[in-house]
Amino acid sequence: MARPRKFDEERAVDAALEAFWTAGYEATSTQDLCDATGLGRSSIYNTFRSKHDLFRRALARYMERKAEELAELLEQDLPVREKIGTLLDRIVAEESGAAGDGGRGCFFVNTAVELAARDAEVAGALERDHARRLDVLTAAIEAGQRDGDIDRAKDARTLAGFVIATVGGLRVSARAGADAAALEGVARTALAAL
Amino acid sequence: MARPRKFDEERAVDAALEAFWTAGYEATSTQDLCDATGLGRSSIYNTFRSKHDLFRRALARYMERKAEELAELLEQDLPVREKIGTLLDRIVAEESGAAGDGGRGCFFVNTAVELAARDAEVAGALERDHARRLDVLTAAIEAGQRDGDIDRAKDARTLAGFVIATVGGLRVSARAGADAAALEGVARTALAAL
DNA sequence: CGCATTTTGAACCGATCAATACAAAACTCG
DNA sequence: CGAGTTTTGTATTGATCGGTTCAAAATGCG
Repeated sequence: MARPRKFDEERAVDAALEAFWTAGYEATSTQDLCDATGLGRSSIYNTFRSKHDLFRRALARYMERKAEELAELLEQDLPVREKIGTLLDRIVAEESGAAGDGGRGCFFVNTAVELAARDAEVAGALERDHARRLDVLTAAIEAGQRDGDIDRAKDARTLAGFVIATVGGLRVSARAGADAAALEGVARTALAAL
Repeated sequence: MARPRKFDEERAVDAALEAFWTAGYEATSTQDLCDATGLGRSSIYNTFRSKHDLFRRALARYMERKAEELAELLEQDLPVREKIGTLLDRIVAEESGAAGDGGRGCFFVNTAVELAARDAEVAGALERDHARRLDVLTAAIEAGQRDGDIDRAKDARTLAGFVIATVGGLRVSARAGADAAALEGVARTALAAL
């Protein structure tokens, strides 16, 4: 029929995600995307209609990845309190060390701050993902309440929202210059509040 | 001697702050700055050396303003717990209503996320301001401990860091799509943790 | 092989970016 | 009033922005 494509679309999205994650949406030029993906301009615009569409694909991919991570963590057979503890600890480690994703922060948070106010579509995607995470965490906390692991008098959904906010707070504090010890203190205090 | 300046430098900085706050650093063009301040290009570049320098001035002004606000709140003769409660409530109101600064979020958070990773100077300024806020809040919490308003077994500095992180968490959650009730729940949960 | 179809690379589009050049305008002081 | 100094408006700089055009290259199918 025709000439076959020489690259893997998923790999290209991953590479674009890296670029957007590192520099943000505005600061990532189409040339940067070419460099990051190793593709030519034509290939990118032929496959993904625009920079904006490619960004949405990258965001969706990140959400998918993170949702999987969270589900994996929560389905372990441990007290909920411990699961949430490791969730927070991971973020502290991620955010305080220069290793790994260090310095780039969280792609959700970055996107929410940069784009949510002026891009309704992105805002919608973030909102849906936020709602989903809230649901998953609420269910986990309710299970913990049935096990007597968490105070039944407290509203599970409220606590779930608190956990999510704490995650965001950790990430912002890290960017604002809080050191590892301070972040750990935040995580411990939040955990005690459950 | 010479032709006098026709505009107020401080007013120009304020106007620039509004522009940067609304759209972010990258997305604010020099033309936007001209429109916002009502000044010509020459005046801007003559007074402030560059877009970047003007941004630093605007950031400094915002910090000054916010520090004043916090100091005013904390010097009231109230239980510390209440002071922090109104601090959090203000943010919930600010962030959930479309009124006032609604939609723009917090200029600190926006700047930290957009620029801290690639602008060492801005990162330094944010870090210094963060440290100052931490000091002020720590002092207030220590006073609350002396008054028996807050558990003396807890470390004041850790709690102060927790409060700051909660503020950041509220702002990020609001951007991610949390409604007013959810934000209020976060504030109440955090307050209970003190 | 050769036709149909798709991908690919490179040149190119107008628009806009931050920043500058320069001369006319405006003011103070003698 | 006029010399000296600064501000201001306008035009313009080269670079880069996101996106398009188009022909050459590359494949599958007959």
